[in-house]
Amino acid sequence: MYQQKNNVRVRFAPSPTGPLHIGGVRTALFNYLFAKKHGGKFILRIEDTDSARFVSGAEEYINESLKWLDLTIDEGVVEGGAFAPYRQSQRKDIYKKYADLLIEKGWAYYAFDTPDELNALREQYEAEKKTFAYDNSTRLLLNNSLSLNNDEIQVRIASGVPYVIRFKMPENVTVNINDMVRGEVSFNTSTLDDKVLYKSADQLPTYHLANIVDDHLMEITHVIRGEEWLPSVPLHAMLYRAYGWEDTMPQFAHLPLILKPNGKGKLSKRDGDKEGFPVFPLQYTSSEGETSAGYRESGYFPEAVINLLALLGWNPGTEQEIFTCDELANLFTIERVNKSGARFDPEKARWFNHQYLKAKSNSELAALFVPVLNEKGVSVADISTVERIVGLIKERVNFVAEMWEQCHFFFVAPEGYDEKVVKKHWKEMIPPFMQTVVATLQMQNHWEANTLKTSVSELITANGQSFGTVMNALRLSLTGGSFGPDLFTIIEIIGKDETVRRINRATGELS
RNA sequence: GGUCCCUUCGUCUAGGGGUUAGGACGCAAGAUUUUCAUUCUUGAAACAGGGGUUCGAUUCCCCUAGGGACUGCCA
Repeated sequence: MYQQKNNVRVRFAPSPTGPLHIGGVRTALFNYLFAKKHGGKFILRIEDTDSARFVSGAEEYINESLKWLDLTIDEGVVEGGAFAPYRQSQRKDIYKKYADLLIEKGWAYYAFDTPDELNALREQYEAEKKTFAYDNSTRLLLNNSLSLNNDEIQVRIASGVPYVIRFKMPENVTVNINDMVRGEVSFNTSTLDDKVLYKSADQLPTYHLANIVDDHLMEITHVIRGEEWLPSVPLHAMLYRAYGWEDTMPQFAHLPLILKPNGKGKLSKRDGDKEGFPVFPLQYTSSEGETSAGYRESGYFPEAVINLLALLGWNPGTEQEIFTCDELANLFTIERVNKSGARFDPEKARWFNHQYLKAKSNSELAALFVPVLNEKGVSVADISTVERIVGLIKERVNFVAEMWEQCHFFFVAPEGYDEKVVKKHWKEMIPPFMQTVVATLQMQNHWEANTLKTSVSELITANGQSFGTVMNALRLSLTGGSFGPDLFTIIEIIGKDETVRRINRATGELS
C-alpha cells in the first residue's frame, strides 16, 4: 500500500471560521493517532486565508478543544516549532513568491474578471441550463493574461486593476492518486477548471495554494483530511507537479464523512439542536448570541468522546469497543478506515459515556458530583457518604448531571409523592401499619441495612402483610417515587431521625 | 447537469468465493430483584437490484438504482 516514511509529520489544518465541528475533531484525532502510532509529529496549522469569514475567538476555541481532548500538539501557533509561523496569515510573503513562480513557469496566469462579471456569466449559463466553468474552453474568451495582448496586460497591472492568479489546468492529463483509504483514484484534467490560487480581494492565497506550499515547506508526509477534499486532489497533485515537488508529495488519506443520525446529508449544527446532542466539542456562543451545546458542557468525558469518534469510520477488527487513547494509537491504521460515511448515533454516544462513567472510581465521581449538589443547595459535610451514594447509582446514569434525579432523596426529603405509586401501593392498612414500622425502627440500636431488613421483614411477616405493598409504600414515603437502590441501604444512609420523620410525614399527608 | 466517491441488520460495523453472515447500540421477551435501573439469558433484525465470471457469489467484474461530496476571489 503506502510506504512508511521515517519521520511522519501530519497536520490538522482547520480554518478559524467558527467552532470546530465534531467531524473536524475526528480528523484531528485520526491525524493525532497516526502520528502517535508512527512516532511522528502532530502539527496544528491555522488556515486563516479567508479574511471575510474569519471569526475572532475561533482559533482559541480550536486550541481549547484539542486541549480538552488531550490531543497534544507538537508544533503549532502556541507551541512553536522549526517551521513557524504556523498561522497562514503570517506567511503572506511566502505565498506571493510561490504564486509568482507559477506565473513565471507558465503554470498560472493573471485574470482580471471581476466577481460580478463571473456571477453574471454563471447566471447566464444557468439560464441556458449549462454550467459555467473557468477552464480551457472558456479562458481565452475571458479577461486574462492568456487572452489579452502583452501591452494591455502591462497597462492593467500598472494602473492597479485588481487581478487574481489562476492555475492553468492542462488538458487531458490523467491524474492517478493512490489514496490510503480509497486506493487508486483517477481524474482527467480536462474536466477540471482553472482554480483561483491568489485572491485580489484580500491579497491572500486560496486554500489550494497555501495548503500545497505549506505542506511542502513543513515537510508533511501524510495528508489526512475529510472526504470533501477528494475532488481537489487532482489540482493539488498538479500543483506538486508544477513546482517540481512530486517526489516528496505527501500520501493522501481521505476520511469518510460523518452523516446526520437520520435524514440526508452530512452532520450539521442544526441536527444537534433538533435531536438534542452536541455537534461541537465545547459549548459555543456566536457573536449573534446563539449558543450551541458542547460535549464538555453536556457532561461527556473527553476519553468517551475520543473513543466514540475513533469508532466512527474506523475499527480494529476485533470485538473490543472501549479503548484508551494509547490503545487507539497502538491499534490505529489508515488501512482499517472505512470508505463510506457513517451516520452519527447519539444513543450510542451516550452509551460510551455510560461505560466511562461506570468505570470511574466513587471518589472521582463524588468530586464531580459535589458541584451539582451545591447547585441544588446541598452542602457536603461528609464526602465519604457522597462517594457511597454515587457508587450505588452510577450504574443507572449516563452523565454526572443525571445523578441528582437518581439520588436526591438521600439529601432532601421528597417534595411530593408519585400519584401512580400512591394509587397502587398506599393501601388503607398502610398508615396504621407504618406506625408499627416506625416503632420497630426506633427500637433499633444497630442501624445497618441488613439488620434493618431483618427486623422489618419479620415485622411484615408477623403481621401478615404483603411484602411488596409495604416495601413500596415505605419506598414511596422515603423517596417520593418507586425507584432507586436497595431500600434498607437508603434507610441506613439517611438515618433514623430522617427516616422516621419522612414516614410520619407521608402518613400524615397521604391519609 | 458535470466530476469523483460510496453501498452487510434501524444505526455503527466484522467478514469475504463454499459461514447457522459475527459483534455493539437500540428494540422485544425471560430470569434475578422490595421498586426502578443494573446484570444475565434469549429473540427479532442485513449482504440495494439486474447481469456476468465460476462447480459455487454476499464476497470478483459490469450495469442500474440509491446515497454522498465537490462544482466560489470558502475552507
